[in-house]
Amino acid sequence: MDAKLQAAGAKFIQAMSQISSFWGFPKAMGAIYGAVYLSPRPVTLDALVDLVGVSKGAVSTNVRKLERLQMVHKEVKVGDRKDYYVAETNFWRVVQAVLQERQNRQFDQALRAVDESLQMVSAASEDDDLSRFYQQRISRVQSFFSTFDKIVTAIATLDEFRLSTLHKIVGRPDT
Amino acid sequence: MDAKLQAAGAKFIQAMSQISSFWGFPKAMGAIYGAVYLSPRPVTLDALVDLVGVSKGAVSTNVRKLERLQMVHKEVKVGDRKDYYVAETNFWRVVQAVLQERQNRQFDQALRAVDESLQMVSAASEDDDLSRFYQQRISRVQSFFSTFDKIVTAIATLDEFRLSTLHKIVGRPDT
DNA sequence: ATATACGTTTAGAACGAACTAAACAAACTA
DNA sequence: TAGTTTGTTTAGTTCGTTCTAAACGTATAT
Repeated sequence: MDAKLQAAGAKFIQAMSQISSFWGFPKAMGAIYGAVYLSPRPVTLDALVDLVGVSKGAVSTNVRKLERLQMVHKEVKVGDRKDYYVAETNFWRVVQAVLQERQNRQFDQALRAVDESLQMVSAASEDDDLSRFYQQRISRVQSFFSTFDKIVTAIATLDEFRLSTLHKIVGRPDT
Repeated sequence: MDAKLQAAGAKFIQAMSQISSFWGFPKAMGAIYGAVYLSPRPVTLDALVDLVGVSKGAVSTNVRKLERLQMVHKEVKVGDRKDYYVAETNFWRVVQAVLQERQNRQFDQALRAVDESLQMVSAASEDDDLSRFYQQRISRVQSFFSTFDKIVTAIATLDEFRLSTLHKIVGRPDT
C-alpha cells in the first residue's frame, strides 16, 4: 500500500509546516524541511515543488533559508547541474543554529535597548523615589534575561555527556 | 530631571515591545506590560492609553491577553468602577504561564499530527524499506520533541534550589 | 548560435495580524 | 430618566509577510 505511506508522509509534512509556523517561520519552510527529511535520498528543487506543492520560487527561497540555518545541506554531483538537498538530522545542532541566527538580531538589539534605558535612568536625578524604582525594576529584567539567555545557550550547545547530567535534574526524559 | 526619567521609561517600553514581537506576541502587548511594570502603583486602562499611545480598544484586548498569561493582575477598588492593573514580577512564573498557554494549542496539535503520521506508517505495508525509513525518521522527531518539551517545562518550573543546581551545569549564570 | 535545463530574482496578489475609530453595553450618578 | 464613566466588541484599514507567476541569468548541450 504505497498510497497509505504517501498519506502518512503528507500528514508529517503538514505537521512540520504547523510547527514551523508556530516557531515563527514560513509554513512552506517547515513543509520543505519535512519533505527533505522524509526523503531517503537527496532531493532536487523540482522534486520538492512536486512534493510540497508550492511554486519553484518559494521552494528556492525557503530552501536557502533552511540552508542558512543548516537544517538542510546542499550536495552537488559532478556532471549534474541540479542541486541536491539532504536534511540535517541532528536536531540539537539545528536548535543551536536557529538560536545563533535569532540571537544576534532583534533579541540582542532589544536587550541592548534595555541596557540603554537603565543608563538613561542613571543619568537622571538619582535620589528620587521613582528613579530608584525604575532602576530596580529594569535591572531585574536585565538579570532575568541574562540568566535566561545563558540557560538557553547552554542547552543548545549541550553535548551528550552534559545532556545526561541534565536528565537527572529535569526528570530523566527519554533520549 | 523628570524628562530624562520619562525618556528612559519610553526606551524601556519600546524595548519590551521589541521583545514581545520577537516572541511572537503583539508589539502593543509588550509595550503595555512594560508600562504596567514601570508603574509604582496600579494603573488604569485609560492611563495605559496615555502611557503607551495606542487606542483604548487595543489596550483593552491586549491587557486581557496579558491577564490570561498572568503577566498582569487586575485589582478592583471598592466604590471605583475602574480596573487597576499591576505587573507580575516573577518572570519564571510568566515563562511558565506562557508555555502552558502555547503548549495546549498549536504546538501540541502539531505533535499529535506527528503521532498520527507515525501510526499511518504503521498501518501501511510494514516490511517495506521506505516504510521502515519513515518509521525511524518520524520517531526520531517524536523523541526529540519529547525531550525538548520536558527540558523546557522543567526549566519553567525551576525553583530556587534546582536553579542553583542548573547553574553548575550551564556555567553559573548570575541570579 | 540556438535551445534547453536549472536556480534566482522580482512584481504584484493574497492573506493574516493588529491596530483605530466608533458603536455598544453596563453600571453608576444626579 | 437622562447623562457619565468605564470597558468591550466590531467593522474596516493598514501593514508586513509569504506566496505565485513570470522574467531573468547562466551554464550546458546540440
